[in-house]
Amino acid sequence: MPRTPPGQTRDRIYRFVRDRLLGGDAPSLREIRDHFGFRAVETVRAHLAVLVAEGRLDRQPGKARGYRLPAGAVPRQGLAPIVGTVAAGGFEEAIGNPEGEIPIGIPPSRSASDYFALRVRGESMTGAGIFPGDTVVIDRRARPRSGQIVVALVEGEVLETEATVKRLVLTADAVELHPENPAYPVLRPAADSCRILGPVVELRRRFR
Amino acid sequence: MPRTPPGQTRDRIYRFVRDRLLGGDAPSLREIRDHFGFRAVETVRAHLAVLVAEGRLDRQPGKARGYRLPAGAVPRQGLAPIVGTVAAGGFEEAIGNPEGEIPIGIPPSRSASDYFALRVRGESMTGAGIFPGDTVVIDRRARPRSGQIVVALVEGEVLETEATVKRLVLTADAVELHPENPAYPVLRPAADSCRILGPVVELRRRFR
DNA sequence: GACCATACCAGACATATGTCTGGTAATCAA
DNA sequence: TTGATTACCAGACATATGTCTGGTATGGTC
Repeated sequence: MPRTPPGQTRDRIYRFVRDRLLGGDAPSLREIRDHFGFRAVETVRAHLAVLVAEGRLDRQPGKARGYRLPAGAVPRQGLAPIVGTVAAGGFEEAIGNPEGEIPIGIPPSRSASDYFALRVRGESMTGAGIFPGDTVVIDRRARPRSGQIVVALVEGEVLETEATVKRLVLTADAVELHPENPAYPVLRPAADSCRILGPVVELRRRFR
Repeated sequence: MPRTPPGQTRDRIYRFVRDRLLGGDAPSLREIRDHFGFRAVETVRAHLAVLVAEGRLDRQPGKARGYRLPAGAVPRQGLAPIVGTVAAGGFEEAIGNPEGEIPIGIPPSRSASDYFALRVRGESMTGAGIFPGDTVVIDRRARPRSGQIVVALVEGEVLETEATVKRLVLTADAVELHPENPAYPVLRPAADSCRILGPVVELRRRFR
């Protein structure tokens, strides 16, 4: 390879690597070498080392195909399972047999499996702008706090335990689930008949 | 590892691999083995071989970290630009200088560039459950129809042309933009001072 | 029981891939 | 000129990683 002006080849290498990574296919050093017609792997490695030093790439030393785009360079995406009806006790099974999946953005340090989605039934939260047919995204790992809108499993008279969306209110000695619609009652479930699945972090509504 | 029912472990492996691939980080066989507590790499390889045979994964033989999601196996994802304030006539510039990006699902035969997102200002659509701070996703290529919620650019008294969300009503000889809040007036813009950017296809609301 | 399929294990092996050491040549500044 | 910096080369080396051969155990079917 003839010598090129400083930085020029490196920019081309960066774009090549970035495009491969965006396509979900990390290149090896030798693949990059071949693409640019270099004869030495070390040439590539030197360029990549500069890109890492500049903060344009991240590297996982020793790992095969270990170069990555730095966190924050591009929003991370993932798929969250859409849970349908939740039968008694079968929340984990419901997660395992999703009705579908919706794409979500994933914060750094979190994983796609931290989240699931639920289709809203009933009109108990219309006051908060949450309508039947909407989809809510729940963070399973976040601790639900008083005042937040949460998804909870409450044992009712029926055997079916249905997941519901309500506003959580924690008092000194009890858990309350407040609807946002005067036509619905506040739920005050016993501690052992109620399980908070997590706070709602996002609402989605599709228009046809 | 104790023996598990047929297919169950394999499904878990599939989801693990898929989530890693969606995160742009292909796992090695040994990473999968360690994650599930297996003691033999071959256990993983056998499961992956079945997944490939079922068409749930693709494989590039011999390549390190060579397992991939088959094209079309997963809903296509993309990033839509979030448009901030739209100054007069500057819609295309606003698209070019987005405030951020949000992940969206892309139907087959469509492209990510067909969509953009807009942050909602004002309370004119609270009756439809659309509040200030919400984000709406707009399909630029779809023809807006009467009755749909759309985003429109309307020239007002101010020089700033602001994009607004309204319900579109097409009468025999005029365009009307209806708010969904009695406190706001119906807009009847002249044809040349109004531009419909497209119908709202999705609503997003984030909870902190 | 004989047979088959499935889940899992053990360890050797080959190769894909990152790492390192040392070298040549061009360019630029002091 | 000298020295520093940069682009690139050559090849050995270590390790990360896929591949293979063979084995154990469980559950089902004929």
